[in-house]
Amino acid sequence: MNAPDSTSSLDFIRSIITEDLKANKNHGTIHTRFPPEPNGYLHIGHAKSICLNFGIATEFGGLCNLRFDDTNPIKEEEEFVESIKKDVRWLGFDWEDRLYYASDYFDQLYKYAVQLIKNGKAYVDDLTPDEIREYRGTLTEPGRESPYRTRSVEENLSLFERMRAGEFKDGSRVLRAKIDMASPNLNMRDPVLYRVLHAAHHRTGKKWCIYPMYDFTHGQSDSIEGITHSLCTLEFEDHRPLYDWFVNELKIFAPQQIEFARLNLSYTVMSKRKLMKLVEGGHVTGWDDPRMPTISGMRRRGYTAGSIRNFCERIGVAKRESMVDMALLEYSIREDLNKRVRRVMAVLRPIRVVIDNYPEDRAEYLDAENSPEDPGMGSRKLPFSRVLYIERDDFREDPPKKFFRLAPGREVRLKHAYYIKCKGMVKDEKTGELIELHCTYDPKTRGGWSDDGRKVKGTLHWVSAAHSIEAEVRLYDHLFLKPNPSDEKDGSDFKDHLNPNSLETLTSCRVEPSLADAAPGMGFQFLRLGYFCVDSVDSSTDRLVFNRTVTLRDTWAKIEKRQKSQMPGKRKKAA
RNA sequence: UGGGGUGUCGUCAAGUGGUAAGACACGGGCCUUUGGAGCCCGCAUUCGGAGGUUCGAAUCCUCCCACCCCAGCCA
Repeated sequence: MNAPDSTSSLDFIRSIITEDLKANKNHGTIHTRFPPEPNGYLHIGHAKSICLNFGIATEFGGLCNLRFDDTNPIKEEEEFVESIKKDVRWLGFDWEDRLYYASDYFDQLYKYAVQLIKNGKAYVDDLTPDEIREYRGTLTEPGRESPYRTRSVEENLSLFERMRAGEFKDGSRVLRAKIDMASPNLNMRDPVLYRVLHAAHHRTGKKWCIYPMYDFTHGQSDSIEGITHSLCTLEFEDHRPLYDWFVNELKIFAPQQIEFARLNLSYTVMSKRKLMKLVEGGHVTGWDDPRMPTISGMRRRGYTAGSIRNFCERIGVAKRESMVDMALLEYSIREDLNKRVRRVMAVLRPIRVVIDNYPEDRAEYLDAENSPEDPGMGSRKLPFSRVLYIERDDFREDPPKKFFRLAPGREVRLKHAYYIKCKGMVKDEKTGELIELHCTYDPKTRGGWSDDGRKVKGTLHWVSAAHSIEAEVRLYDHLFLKPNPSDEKDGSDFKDHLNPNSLETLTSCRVEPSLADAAPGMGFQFLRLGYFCVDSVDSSTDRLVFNRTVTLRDTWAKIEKRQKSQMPGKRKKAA
C-alpha cells in the first residue's frame, strides 16, 4: 500500500480516516465508492471525486466501488453508464469486480421500507405533490402533519403493496418516513421514500413502478456494500441526519458520510444543466467538444489522465467553496506533456520564404532531436530546401522593441537548420499584402551553429514547402470571457459571457512530413507554439486535423501586451 | 426571520496556543539552437471584523459581519 507521506499534510478527510484507522474503527478497513447517477457525462468535477475516492482506497489499503445511483429511470440511460465506465477507467482507476447499481438493491430497499412501516416509522400519504409542499411549511415555519399520517400499520402495508402492484397512478401516493414535521431541517419533515413512477428502468425494465428516492437509497446502498466512508459534496450536509436516521432505524451497518466542496474552475461552467444548454444550443459541437470541461472533451483536447490526476491532487480537498484558476489545470498538462511528447515543427499561418542562394533542385536532410527533455527519444531527419514556410508572426517589416525575430536585414536561425538573413519582400501591388520573403542562408551554419562566434537572437520554426503536409489546426481558448460565468447576480445569463473566439480553425497549416502517420489522439509539441494532438473524431490520413491542447508559456506575448498597454501615455514607473 | 456550513496571499491550500508551509499566478535575474523547459530570488509583520483570556492567539472565549446550501414525488 501506498500510505500518505507522513511529512506532508493531510486533507481533513484523510485526517479523519487516519484517526479512524488508529482507533481500529471498522476493524481497520477502508472502503469508499464513487456513485454517479448515469444521467450525463462525467466532467472534471467528477474527476476530483473519483481521484479522492479511489485515491484514498489505494493509499490506505482499502477498496473503492463504482456504483451507479440509478433510482430515477426517467433521467437515466445505458449510454451514460458506458461512458462513465470508460472515463473512470481512462482516468486510471479500477473497480475490479465491484461494479454495483442501486437498482441491484431494489428488492432489499423494498424490504427496508416494509420494516419501517411495521415499526410505525413510515406511512402511505395520499396528499398531492402541491399539498405535500404546502404541508411542509417554510424555512421559518414548521410544517403540518398529513391527515394520512396516522394510518394503521396494516393499512399502510396493504397500500404500499398496492403501490408496488401498480394500482395507483403516478403522483397519487407516496411512502413517507414518519419523523418530525416541525424539524428545522426540512429533510426531516417526513421525507418521501418511494414515489409511483410507471416508467421502464434501463436495467430492471418494467419490474417496478415505484422507485426509491435518493435519501432512502444512498445510505442503505453504502451500508450493504460495507462502505466505511461515504464522501459526497457539501449540499448533502443537511441530508446527513436523515442518512443516519435510516441506518439507525433499520439497525444496519452505519457508514460515515463526510462532505467536501465541489470543484469550480474559472472560465467554464460545471453544472450538468448548463453544460446541457451549451450542447443543445449548439454553442459547442457536443459533450466531447474539446472546449468542454467533460472528461471526454478534455481527452479529445489532448489532456492526459495523469495531468488530470495531478491537478486533482494539487487543488486539495476542503470544505470551503472555491474557484480554482484554470491556469493551474493548464500548468498541469504542460508539465506532463513537456516530459513525454515529441517536438515537431508546424507552421500555422505560413508565409513563403525563398532562399535565393540555395540551389533550386536540392534538398537535404538535417538531424533534429525529438525532445530536449529526453535524449532517449532520439532524432529524426528534417527536409530543407529552397522554398520554406515560416510563421507570418515571425516577420515584422517594422519590428517593435525587443522583437528579435525576422525583419528586413536581420539574421535569425532556423531551428536545426541554418542562419538566414532577410534580403527582401514581395508584396501584392494592389493590396500591399506581403506575399513572400527573400532570404539568403549561410552554408557554414549548418545545424544552426556558426563557427565565427556570431550570435543570433531569434530561432524560428519552419517547414520545407515541397515536403510539408497540409493540415487543419483548431485553436481553442477559454469558453467564457468571464472568470465566473455562473455568477448571474447582475442579471446576466451565463451564455452572455461565451467567448466568441473560443475556437479558431486554421485550414492551411503546414506540418513537417514526419506527422504523416500520426495516430488519432497522439500528442506533440509544435515547437514554439504549444501542445497539440491529432483529433480523434475528424482526423484521417488524407486530412490531418490537430487540436491545440494548450499554448506554451508565451513571454513575448506578455511583453508585447505590456508594450501596447503602455503606449498611450508613456507612463513612468512609480518611484 | 429557522437550520446546516464556510471565512488564512490574486487563486487554491497547510496550520489544531509558541510566533504564517507549499503550489499556481505575478515580478526580477541566470541559462538557453523553443521568447519553451530548467535554475535562482522576491511575493500575507498578518489570518472576515471588534473586544477579551494568556508571557504568548490564525488557533481559546464573546459579540458582530460576509458568503454558500436547504421549502423536488431530482441526485
